[in-house]
Amino acid sequence: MRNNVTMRDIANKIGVSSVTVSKALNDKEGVSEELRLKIQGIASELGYRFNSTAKSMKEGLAYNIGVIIPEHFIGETQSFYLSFYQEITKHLQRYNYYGILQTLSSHDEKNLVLPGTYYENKVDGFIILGQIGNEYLNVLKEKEIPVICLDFYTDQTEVDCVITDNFYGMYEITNHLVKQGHKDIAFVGNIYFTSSIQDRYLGYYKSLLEHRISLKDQFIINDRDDKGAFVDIELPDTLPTAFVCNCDQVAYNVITKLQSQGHRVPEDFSVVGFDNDIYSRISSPQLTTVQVDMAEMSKAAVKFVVEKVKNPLKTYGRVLVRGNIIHRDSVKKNDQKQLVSDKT
Amino acid sequence: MRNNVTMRDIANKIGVSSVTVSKALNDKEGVSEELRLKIQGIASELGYRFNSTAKSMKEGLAYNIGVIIPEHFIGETQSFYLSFYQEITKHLQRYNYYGILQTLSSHDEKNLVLPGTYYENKVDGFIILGQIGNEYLNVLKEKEIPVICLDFYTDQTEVDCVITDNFYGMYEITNHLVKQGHKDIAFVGNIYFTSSIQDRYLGYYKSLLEHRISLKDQFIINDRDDKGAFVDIELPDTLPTAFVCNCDQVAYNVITKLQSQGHRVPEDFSVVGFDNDIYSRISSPQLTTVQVDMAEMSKAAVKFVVEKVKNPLKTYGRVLVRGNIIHRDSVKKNDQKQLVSDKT
DNA sequence: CTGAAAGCGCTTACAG
DNA sequence: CTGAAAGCGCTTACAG
Repeated sequence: MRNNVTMRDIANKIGVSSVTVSKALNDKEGVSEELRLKIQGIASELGYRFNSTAKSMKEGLAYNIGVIIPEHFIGETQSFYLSFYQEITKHLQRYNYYGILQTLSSHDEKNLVLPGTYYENKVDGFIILGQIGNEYLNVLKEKEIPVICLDFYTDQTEVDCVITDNFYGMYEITNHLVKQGHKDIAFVGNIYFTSSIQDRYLGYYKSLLEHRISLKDQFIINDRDDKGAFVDIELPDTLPTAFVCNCDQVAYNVITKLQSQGHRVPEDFSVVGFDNDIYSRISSPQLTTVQVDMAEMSKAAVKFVVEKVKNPLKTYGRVLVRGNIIHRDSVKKNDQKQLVSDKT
Repeated sequence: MRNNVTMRDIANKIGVSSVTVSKALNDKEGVSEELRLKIQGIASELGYRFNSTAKSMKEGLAYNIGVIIPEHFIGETQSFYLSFYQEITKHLQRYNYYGILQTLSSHDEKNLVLPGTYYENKVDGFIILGQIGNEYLNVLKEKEIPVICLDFYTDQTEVDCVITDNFYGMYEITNHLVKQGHKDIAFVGNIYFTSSIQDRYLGYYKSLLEHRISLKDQFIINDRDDKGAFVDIELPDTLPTAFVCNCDQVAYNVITKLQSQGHRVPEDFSVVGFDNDIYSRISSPQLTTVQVDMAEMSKAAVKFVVEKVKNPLKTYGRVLVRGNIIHRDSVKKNDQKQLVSDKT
């Protein structure tokens, strides 16, 4: 990085001051058009590269945002979060920012060890991808560094977050199932594990309520222990006709389980997921699911952190972004008759 | 970031110079032990955070490494590269470096547009994850910024790279198949697509040669077109008894294909993969495959870039890291007799 | 339109 | 052991 061409070099070469070069190169006013062009010409001729560190130094801004993924989310849904990170980077660039991805180890999370980037002033703010403990969040909040939670929220602390509309998405896809004539619909997921799963569950429940279908205990099927490790799915004695799964991977597992017992999907059972991740595509049949709108969510999260860097007092609260249902092959198409009877 | 506690603040508070504070906080000599402790005490009391930007400015080093993933590798093997990135970050930290992940769009790759981090001096070097065009590599080389290629190499330009020992890994796993009594062994992969695939193919071939098994044209089965898009796998008229696939995803596809035709794996056919990625686990049966040693590879790549930052003249050439065979359920265990006859 | 001065927060090299 | 001076490469605010 050293022994590079600097603004001063350009200035010396044509006998102007570095202030003028700075103005010319940053397209600021205060330089004649002629001189600006000349300076820009010399710059590219000399292979000048801007020193963002100097700018950072002057402005007291790192122009980096830390993107933090808690370790325990990594195994599960890697590709999901990498896609998110990519979208984030894309939007960050529009603000002349870069992303520094860090995984937060369970150890550091538990011991409330903040990311190194914080202690070194390497970043101006954080986007946190995947639920972390409230205590950790609170420590971060005390530091008064801008933080946006992406894809999760928590009620126990006041943070700005951008989340997918889990409730509404699950409500809609459950409605879809009802429209196809299903009345015995199970929910698969540990409804205590994350607030996302909980909200999805509630969306499912709302759909049942609206259609006067009673909620049955045995139709709430657990998928993982309290640490998030998947457990073998225990199907109830009397089977439902449809499974609403809290995520695609679980839907995939459910389908595998059903098929291993000789059942067919979607002929015998309809199964839907959530996330539209790789499991929705490797599943056979491919899953009808809810697609999280990563692009929109990332765009919002980036906008919010960057705004908060400029104005730390700004708050956004809980921002919901709607997903879309992706129709594939894991739901049996109903016949006309059922549709009609359902509509009455 | 501004209105932070600085070294000068600490210095003023106890009436010493900021030089002394700098020495104390960096554990450099030239401060009495007593004063050092006092300074460190005040620092933590005041919540001092080091300003890495100032250090960067002074030293002319960004303390960031750009990690570049070409866009066209993203879809295929996201999680594979995210895991790599994580390992890289881990090792980077030991050198007090951070990683800035960037995906290189096909457009930018084609038009030889270097990453923004380069033009802004945001990084001291690059690790490139996944094969990119030689032309692009050459442009980067001209800039004399340290570059390490990870997980791929090219013969057409002189670059330092850390790659898995594709040749040896495939050689070993093919040997394993031969030991299980297989003689008709097919290779599945486009042997012109990447040098990795080519090397894996050659390892397979070497094993055949060593065992005096002749290479048959119809046993080299294509899996993707020249742009990398998977094509439907055409099984040969006379089937082999084992398939050596260039990667797990393709092995997964091969198994699916065989099963759809009523064949059983491993009873009727043995199938092996390479990479030990998610496909090796979602496959049923799970795959016997070669595990890339990401940790070792990342460690080496990081060490090399950082060394090159210090000494740009250093070169490493092509560094091979050996993988390990992971034994799972996609290969039929041979009976004792075959083993014995094979050993003679 | 152009530029001299000051400063961002640290570190290095040197003097005491 | 301690510190004054200079400088990293820019930008801002101000003077001309």
